[in-house]
Amino acid sequence: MSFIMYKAYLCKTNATMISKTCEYAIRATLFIAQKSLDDARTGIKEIARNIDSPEAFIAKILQELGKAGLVLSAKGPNGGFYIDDRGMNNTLADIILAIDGDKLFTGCGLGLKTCSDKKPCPLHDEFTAIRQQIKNMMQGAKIGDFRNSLALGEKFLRR
Amino acid sequence: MSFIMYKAYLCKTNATMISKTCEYAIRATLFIAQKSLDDARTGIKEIARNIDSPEAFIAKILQELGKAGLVLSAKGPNGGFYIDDRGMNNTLADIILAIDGDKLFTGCGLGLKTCSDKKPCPLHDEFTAIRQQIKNMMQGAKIGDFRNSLALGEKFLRR
DNA sequence: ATAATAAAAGACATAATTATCCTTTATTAT
DNA sequence: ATAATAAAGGATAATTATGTCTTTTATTAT
Ligand code: SF4
Ligand code: SF4
Repeated sequence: MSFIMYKAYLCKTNATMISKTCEYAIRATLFIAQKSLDDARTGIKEIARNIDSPEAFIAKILQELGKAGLVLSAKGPNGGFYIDDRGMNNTLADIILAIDGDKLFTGCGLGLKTCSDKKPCPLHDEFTAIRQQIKNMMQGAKIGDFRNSLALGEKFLRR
Repeated sequence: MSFIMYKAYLCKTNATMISKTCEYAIRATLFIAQKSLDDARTGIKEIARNIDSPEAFIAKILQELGKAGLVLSAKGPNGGFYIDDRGMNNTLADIILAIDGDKLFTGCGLGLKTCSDKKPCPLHDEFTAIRQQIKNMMQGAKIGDFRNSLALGEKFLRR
């Protein structure tokens, strides 16, 4: 027997690769990028509405993305968030690093001892390869690459 | 610029693929498997000591693993946890499913809309492939496969 | 039968993540 | 200059995950 569908008892968590905060960050960044196509700025209210996130929470996250230089912002009337050409070259890896840190790229998924070439577990090589793939994928995914795809589908960024 | 090492502001979490609870579950299961080689049973104290986990917490987790049928247990003197031949064929995927549910295998890592063949994001195919690899890896990793490797390295299961 | 052992069970406590609110600062238009 | 706008910042609240404690139940040895 293998892979039978047990009920998940203890942990009701997301347990996915990135935190919820980081998911919001990615969705928000992609939305801002989309809006920035024609130099338009977008505000917290509009962002929150379009990516299905709590308004105050995404505001907080955007502060951090701003500090990390991943989004630009302007205060006052006609202000809002935007991304310039330089920012379009940032990648999903940059966002993930800024919000979640580097655990996804460097940590051991099983939580055993730190990766060791001397005493690897049976999964070590496979795991290392997968981590590298994830890293490559995220590093290769530029914000700008998403603009066109996103423009196609309405509400794409909503849950 | 890409993949510069920003400070992680918001999220200090593990942000790895599986929850800490699930990590403990895996480590405990592998330890029990190791001990079960010669029909020996092992108790909560011994397990906790060897996998570097809180005693009461791993006790709780082992209850769940027991309910899921992934470990066997016996009360009273000479009691403890053990895994029989049938259990040795269980996989890491089984443990992950029992503790974390199926999010790792089925959920979208980016938290955008549910995977759709009509409106996929630029990462969709790559992501799908990686998820499948992770699933295959975990489904292929039988508990029994770890026994020998573990027997080699002392304290392998400790952090 | 009784005492000792060890897991099962359930209630409880702490820490981390996620989410909200309110005040301040900067910018723009009038 | 003033009012309006919108992000920045800081404090706080709610929720979830992680961790602890105490009692109960089952088993074994005496
Ligand atoms: S040897 Fe296995 S468990 Fe240890 S760090 Fe590498 S992949 Fe993780
Ligand atoms: S299309 Fe992209 S974002 Fe949407 S579910 Fe698939 S991988 Fe995730």
